[in-house]
Order: sequence, then C-alpha cells, then structure tokens
Amino acid sequence: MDNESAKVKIEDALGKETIVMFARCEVYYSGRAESFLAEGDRIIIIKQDRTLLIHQPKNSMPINYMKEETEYTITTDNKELRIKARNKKYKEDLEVIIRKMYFLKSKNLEDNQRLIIKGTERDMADMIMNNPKLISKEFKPLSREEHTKYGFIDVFGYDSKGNLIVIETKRYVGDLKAVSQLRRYVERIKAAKGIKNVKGILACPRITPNAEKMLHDFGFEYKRVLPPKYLENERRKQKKIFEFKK
Amino acid sequence: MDNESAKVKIEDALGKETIVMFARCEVYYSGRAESFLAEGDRIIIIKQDRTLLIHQPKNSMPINYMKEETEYTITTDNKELRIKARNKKYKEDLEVIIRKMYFLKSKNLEDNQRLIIKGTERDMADMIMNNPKLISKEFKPLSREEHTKYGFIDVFGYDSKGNLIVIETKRYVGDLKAVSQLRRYVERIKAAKGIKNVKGILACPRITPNAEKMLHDFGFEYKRVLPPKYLENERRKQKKIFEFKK
DNA sequence: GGGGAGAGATGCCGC
DNA sequence: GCGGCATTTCTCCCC
Repeated sequence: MDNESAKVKIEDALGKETIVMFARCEVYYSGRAESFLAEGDRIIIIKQDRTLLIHQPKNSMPINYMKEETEYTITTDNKELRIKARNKKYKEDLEVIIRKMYFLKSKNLEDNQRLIIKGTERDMADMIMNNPKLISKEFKPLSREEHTKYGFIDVFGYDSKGNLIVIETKRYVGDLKAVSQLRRYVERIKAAKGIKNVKGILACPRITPNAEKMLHDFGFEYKRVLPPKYLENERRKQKKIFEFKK
Repeated sequence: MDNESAKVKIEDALGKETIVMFARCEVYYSGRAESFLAEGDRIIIIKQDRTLLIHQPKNSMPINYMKEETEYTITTDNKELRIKARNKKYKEDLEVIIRKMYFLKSKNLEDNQRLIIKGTERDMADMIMNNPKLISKEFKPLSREEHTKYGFIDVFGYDSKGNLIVIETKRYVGDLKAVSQLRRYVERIKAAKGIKNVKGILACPRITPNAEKMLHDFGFEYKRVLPPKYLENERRKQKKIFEFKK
C-alpha cells in the first residue's frame, strides 16, 4: 500500500472505525516523560475514541500510547508516513514515523458491554462486614470506607473489650505499604477521637516477612483471610471450570 | 472466513507470527479474579510470545488478557470458534467464544528495540545526587537506593549540622503514601543507627494538602523540585518540539 | 477536577 | 522465585 492511500484510509476512518496496522516505524513521545523508540515492526491501533496504542510483538503492555480524544495529523512523502498525535488535555505529543506499512485495516466495532468481575478487595471487605467472625468472635463491624483525613478505612468496628478496630484488607499479599497504610489510619483514629485503645488488623491471605515484622513492631495483628473467590473455588473444585458464567 | 480456516490459520501462526482479529465474541476469565464479558465486537491479538490481548473499541486498557507463554486450544463447530487459553505459571484460564470472525491477519514482526525514556523518578534522584544544591546548600548526598529492612531510600545523605537526611522523590504529586514511605525510612534509620537527628525531605514538584499536613505533623520538609525533563522543556521552549530525538 | 486507593495491576531490579 | 517499588501507571469512587 502506498503512503498516500494509507493516509486517506486513516483520515477517513478516524473517530468512526477502529484502525489496525502492521508497520515498521519509529516513535517519539513527549509529555509526562520523554521517550524514543528506534525502528522496528509493531502493531499500531487507533481506536474509535482516538486512543492510540503501539505494541511490540512481545509483552502485554503497549510500548507507547496516547489517551482518548487525541488529535491526529497525517503527513506523507515518498519515503515516510508520519502520524502526529497531540492530546491537549494531558499536554502530550507523540509522533510515529512509518517507514514501511505492511498492512492496514479498519472497521466499525460495536460494543457497549461492561466487564463483570468478582473477587476484588471490595468483595473481601464486604465479606468481612457480612461475616465478622472471619476476624474474631468479638469483632463487631461498624462501617465500610470510613473517611479520615489520612485516607479511607476498609472496615471499621469495635470488640467486646471496648477497643476500636481498624481493618485493612488486601486481596493478595500484605506488604510494607499495607502496614504503613494501616498505621496511618490507626494513628488518625487515635488522634481524632483522643483515645488510645485502637487496634489495627491486616486481613489478607499472605504477608511478607518484613511486613509481619513491622506489623508486630507497631503492635498490630495479622489475620489470614481468603478473598471470596477462593472460597467459591473450594466449593466447586469437583465441578468444571467456568461454570460461574453468569 | 469460515471457522475451520480461522482455526488452521491461528494454529499455524501461534508462537511464530503476531495474530490480529476483528471479532464478535464473549469472554470468560478465571484466575486472580473471575470475570465475564458479554458479546460485542473486539480486537483480539495473540503476540509471538503467546501474550493475548482483547481490546474493546474504546479505552486504552485491554478488557481481558493473558500473559506470555500461555497455551492455546482452538476448537470449532459450525456456529462458534473457541479459543481456550491457559497459563500454568499464573494459574489462569480464559476462554473467548467467537460468534463472528470479521477478519484475521497474521505476520511475523521483527523488533528488538528497547524504549529510551527520560524524566523518571530515577532521573530525578540522579539529578539530586549530581546537584545537591537543589535540596539545600548544606546537603551532602551519600548514596542512592540505600537498602533498609523497611524499604529503599531514594537519596541518603547528611548536612553541615551533622543531621542525617532521608530524601524521598516523586516525579509528580507527593501524596499520603509518599509521606508514609518517607516516615518508614526515617524511623528505620533512627532505629538502625540508634540516633535521633534524622531529617526527612519529600522532594517533588507538587504536594497534596493532606500530605503536606501529615508531613509537618511528623516534622518533615517539602522541597519543591522539578523532574529533569521539565528543566529541559524550559530551555527549549523557543525551539521546536521533538528536538531531543537523539 | 483533585484526592485517595485498588488493580486479574505490569514491569524492573535486586537478592 | 519473592520483595519492594515506580509507572507516560489506569481506573474508580467520592468530595
């Protein structure tokens, strides 16, 4: 395909059809950072919302990209096709210099579906609210997403001894960051209420050794809790996979 | 294209060529979480390293995906083409049920280039190491990436009054997390060295109000520092963009 | 729009 | 492999 035809095709499709190209190109980016990618073969996608994605033939992340509502200027001569992309909102500029267009295709795609997802940290906190015994027999939950100046508490409550309880949940591994987060909330609650009997609990399936050490240094507790999806997996181990489908 | 031909094309290209499809499909995923995506038009990509990407016609993130080294099983009948993807390492499964294959293309792409990038947090810390006056006239840097049990310190040093200095850098906005991080390091240094005269400095272009409050609560300092790329931008404001293109 | 935090985060580096 | 952490993070929610 010659450069002039490619230019026309892209301009006609922009904002109406999703465009996919295989092309040999180099890429310049300037915005939140600055980057340069030397010549190589890539997949270039311009979506219907004017999102730009440039993918190398390996790895899952795009090597360069621009967000939705980007403006495009296409220029061409005998040797090159240049796609200049500018996003005013994010103050970003990107230029693709295409040295060889192997292939270009565009099509209007219709898709208004949203992903339905289960097994998130939110589900985990909800599970604890609904079944506080997962933390302990004494735990009484009060609220979810309690707002403090120093952030939001996942689950907030008290126990039979009159202690306030701050719970931070993690769906996978509790790490140093999670302990820091918990500490911030516990101290904020102590300061805000002017009391000292506030306990911190980190609820997650696993914890790193350093995080556990730090947790104990500050007098907090680790409570092993599995996210809801694992429980479901337990229940249907004998059943076949994907049975959750709707 | 009939399902049987598509199946053969995909099987032939797998691991050798990058495959791009426009297809009407639904998607099931089970692994770290579980998800379902009802029928719609999407771009499906299988890269040469067996990475799978499914993109809707809007937004920059893939709606579903599988990592490199995924194994594929393609099955078909008159009505559907099913792509079953399994990743043993990450214990993830995904299934794409294609109801309409609009288009399929594959090609071997050659690309061994790596992105050259400037203006990262690492560059910012390096800049402070090389030009400590950006922090203050008294600051003397000692090391980058100093390791402690509670994490790595971006820039570590001392001042003319004999205080140790811990600097945490952020390339954009300093937030509560950044202050927590700084605090962790300062306390760790105090504990490890058994001393009290350790100062914490958060070096970044901007800081959130709550973070600034927390910073002052703990006796730390905010030092406004711009990442190197902004400085370069200043220098070449009159020049045309993309001149950095090395 | 800013602030705060999760994400099927991913990717990088170090041990 | 795990740990710790930045990311052109992105996305969502709430004020």
